[in-house]
Amino acid sequence: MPPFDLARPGSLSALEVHPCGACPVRSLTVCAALEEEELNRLAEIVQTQRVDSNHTIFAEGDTALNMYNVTAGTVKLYKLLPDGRRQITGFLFSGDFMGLSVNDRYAYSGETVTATSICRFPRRKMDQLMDEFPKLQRRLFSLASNELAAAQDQMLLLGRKTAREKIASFLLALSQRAVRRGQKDNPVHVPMSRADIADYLGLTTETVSRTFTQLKAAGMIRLREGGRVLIVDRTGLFDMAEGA
Amino acid sequence: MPPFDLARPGSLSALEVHPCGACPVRSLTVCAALEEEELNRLAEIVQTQRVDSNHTIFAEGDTALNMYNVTAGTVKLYKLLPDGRRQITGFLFSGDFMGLSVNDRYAYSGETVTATSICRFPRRKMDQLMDEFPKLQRRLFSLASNELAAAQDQMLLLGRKTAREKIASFLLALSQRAVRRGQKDNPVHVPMSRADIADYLGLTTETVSRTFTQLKAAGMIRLREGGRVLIVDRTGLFDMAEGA
DNA sequence: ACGTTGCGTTGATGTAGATCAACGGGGACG
DNA sequence: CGTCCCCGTTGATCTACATCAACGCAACGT
Repeated sequence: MPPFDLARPGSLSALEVHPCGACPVRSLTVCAALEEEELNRLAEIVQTQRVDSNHTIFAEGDTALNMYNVTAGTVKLYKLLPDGRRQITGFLFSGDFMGLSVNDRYAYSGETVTATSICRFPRRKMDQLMDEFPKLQRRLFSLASNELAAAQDQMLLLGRKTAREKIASFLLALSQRAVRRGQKDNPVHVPMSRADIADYLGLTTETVSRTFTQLKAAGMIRLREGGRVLIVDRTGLFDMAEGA
Repeated sequence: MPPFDLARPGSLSALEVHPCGACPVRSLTVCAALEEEELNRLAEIVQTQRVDSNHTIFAEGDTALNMYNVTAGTVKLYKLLPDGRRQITGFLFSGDFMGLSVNDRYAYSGETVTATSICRFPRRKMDQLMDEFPKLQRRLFSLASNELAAAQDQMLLLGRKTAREKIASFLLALSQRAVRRGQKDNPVHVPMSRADIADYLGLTTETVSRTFTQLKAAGMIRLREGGRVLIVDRTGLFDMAEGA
């Protein structure tokens, strides 16, 4: 996982002036529901970048200089223990926002899973804009509230669900998020590795693999090419996710 | 756990007009850093209540009519699975805020652990005040960001830490939060039951009990009367919490 | 004073998922 | 075109923690 480096040719395209008005994921993200003027001001401070897969965008403990918006691709956020144990706290897809911070430090690392496009907003300027445009601040507050709710769901999953319930919940959550992004929800696109799934669900790669095999054998899912999972029995999967 | 009921005599004192200016926990909470005028407007919409221990304040799925501020006592927030498995997502102490919601529903239940004093803010009026006073909204945003960071720490704990690491982390976190509230951090006040601790850490009561016994035997802590835990070897406990 | 109840602790046993190990296939690269 | 390496899968075994069970004690009501 080579570090993200602005100067590194090949890992990034040249910085571009981005036409936010034409942004295909605008309605999903922080830029939604902003007025003309606000959007223009945002566009002034944003820089868009392409990042190759498996590159670190920022690291836990770094000074939080930027906020980011994913416009294409998949990103993972994670925390590490000193001995290397890893907890992935979230996956981000196009439209998702990251980079909220406490006392100016990132609380987690961010790394690309696939090749990714991101919008980068300098934090200082975002803070200014938030003061100027309460609507923007409100939007960020709303996003943070949603993330908080998702985090609580994930705590329930990590603390109290079995491996099968975790995998079922995971697949359904991916599917539902695809819907919100206007993508097809079945088969589900699962771009991350078994190891990433394991570190997200508090399992090992072996258990993730075995559990997929079990669900397949039970006729609830089918594994397809290119990291796609066909959900055959959505109701059954849902009941399993809830432990019913 | 009898339901919280406004009409129920004995569980609540009469509603009072609260002098927010004299509030001892103001600096800790949402009311911090508000100007005279803002504080007065907040005081107009707030109602303070006392609630006995083990009473439900609001339930997961309820229409989120209020936001709350704990001014004394301890509250737990939790989510349930259909079969009764429970995950406590947080404990709240004096100064802590709760009641953020997504699409007007509480994402978790709130229940008192001890006798508690709370300030209740009608959500509709809070929304108005947030529009009127960006500083208030900023404060709530900041609180939500902090909660989010705490939630991510808790995910790491639930997904990747051992029972001993969980208990050690828990005790240290309680201790640090006591400091922030200006209370003594040693011995730590642990007002919640073994069952609550278990449901917070993703363990069982038996494992919590055994782990306390182990830490005691290792000379790292001592168990005192009245739910107090003396931290003998803070450094050792810290190393244990991080898995080092 | 005496049962009852709830909580914490401790012991014996069970098991879900971790760990250790091996293997097969696909993609990258010389 | 072979070699390497990474990833996913499957099998065998281990273990941390859950489960089942018993008991002591303090608080409470009668």
